[in-house]
Amino acid sequence: MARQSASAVVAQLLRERILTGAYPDGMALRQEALSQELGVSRVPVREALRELGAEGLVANVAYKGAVVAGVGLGELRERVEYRAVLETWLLNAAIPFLEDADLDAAEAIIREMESCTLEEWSALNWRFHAALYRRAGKPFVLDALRQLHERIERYLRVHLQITHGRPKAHADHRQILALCRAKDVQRATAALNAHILNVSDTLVASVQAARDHAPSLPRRRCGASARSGGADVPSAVPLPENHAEGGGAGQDSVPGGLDSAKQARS
Amino acid sequence: MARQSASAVVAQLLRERILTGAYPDGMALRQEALSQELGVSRVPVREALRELGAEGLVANVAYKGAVVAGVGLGELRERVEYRAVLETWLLNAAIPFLEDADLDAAEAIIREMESCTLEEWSALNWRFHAALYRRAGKPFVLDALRQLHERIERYLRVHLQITHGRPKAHADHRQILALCRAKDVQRATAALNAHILNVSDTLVASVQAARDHAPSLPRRRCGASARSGGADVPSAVPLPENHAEGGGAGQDSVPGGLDSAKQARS
DNA sequence: GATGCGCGGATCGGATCCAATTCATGCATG
DNA sequence: CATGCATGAATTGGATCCGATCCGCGCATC
Repeated sequence: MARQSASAVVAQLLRERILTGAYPDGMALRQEALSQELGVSRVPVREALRELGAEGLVANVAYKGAVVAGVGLGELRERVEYRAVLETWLLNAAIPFLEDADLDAAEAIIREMESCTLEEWSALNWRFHAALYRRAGKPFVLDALRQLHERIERYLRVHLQITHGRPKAHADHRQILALCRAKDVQRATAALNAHILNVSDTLVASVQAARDHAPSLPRRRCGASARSGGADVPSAVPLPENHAEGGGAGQDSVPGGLDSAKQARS
Repeated sequence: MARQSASAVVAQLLRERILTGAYPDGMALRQEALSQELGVSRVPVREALRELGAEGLVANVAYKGAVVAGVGLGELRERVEYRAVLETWLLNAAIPFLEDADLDAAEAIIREMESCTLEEWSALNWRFHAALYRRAGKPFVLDALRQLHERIERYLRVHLQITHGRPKAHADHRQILALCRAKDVQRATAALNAHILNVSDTLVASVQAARDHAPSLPRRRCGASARSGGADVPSAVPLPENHAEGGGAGQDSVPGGLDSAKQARS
């Protein structure tokens, strides 16, 4: 191993930090600080930031820097609906091919989820869902779905923490699994759809509440200078302001969405 | 303007060249040649390649370089089905909100498509479809769909050229538009679904035929060696082969799919 | 006292230079 | 004659240096 380039390592590290929420929305990612922390030059850091920019995880602005791209409320809702559409489709396609082994594996995952940390829960949640869809034979779509899951995950985490929604989710999972065992495509997809959309409503509500409670993002000032104590999550500097709250419906957290993908077609 | 970095310019240029098919699947993108041709150093080229790698357009391999990522037959089929699912969903959501102005605009686009080049046709085709979905109020999904369109486009182009499928497509479009005018959600989505999947079958078949006809990919490499005359699409030279044809069903053109997005989760 | 301007630190983007890796060719050897 | 290994060119990846841009601060001016 260790065959991969430094850019890839940096990109993976930053990706994890963003997806786990260690780097909150809107946080500025300074090249210098990161390169210093990770012991590499700024070049691989820059490449990593560009990569993450293409993935939509950060917003790059020329000569200003990169900030962790947040997801607006409307977009969050949209993503959850998107998730519901994809998952019901995949489940519908997969059920006929589901074998006992697959279902048993899924059940094992459910049992694991009974007692685990919140971080583990997220990963297991994805594994459970993916286990049900793998037989659909659509790896490309499955990968797109995985990415979608990842992007929603961090918001879902805070939501679960607040609402203690895990028991409900577990019950849903068991029900869905049972309907899959019964090969009841109609009811299974309906239950799945309800499961996802149900989360959606409460999720959007709790995220909204959280943002209302602290409308001014707690941008932290950097200070990579402070060397006291072991800095676990080091380089992170708040960034120059930017509350260009584009009025209108739904409040977006960060201006940048996916910018690099935006191109004008003649 | 001109406020964007050189990396962004290079990325956009390469993107267009790949999506239009100027750079065929499997072509090696050499940093040195590109930087020389575009008059920049290798650094912004590298960043652009990494960006495109994150988008899945090229496959980056450490210390080996980047090649234009092809789409395997199975994956192509999958993408078209994916497209059908997204488009029917969006149309379904949009129809209630479609106003006469939207429908008239769509009809104008159809008329434009009657007589235009193949390049223009692709762009107009997207604009027509997008016009029908915009009212769904799902910009994020619409953007994802646009990307999906772009990736299929180049294969569709050759397909249309071979099969002369444009008249059929036009008829489909007119029918779909009429059903939208009638607010007949059921029939409209059904017609749309058939329209897309119908293309799918013949598309996959023709791509397969094309690949069977020339199984050994004419790998070319980019580069601007020939200085005579205005070289619009830089010269092309063969490249190290690599036909690690993983047996199994469906032949993949290029090993790399979207690699940078692949990460092992503990 | 408010406003416009210029300067300087901080940060980013790009170019050049150097190290690391891969592949191919050719030679030695069994 | 086939096979394994060394050596070299070609190419990529990373580090350092330099110019460009942005932002905040202070000062002059009205």
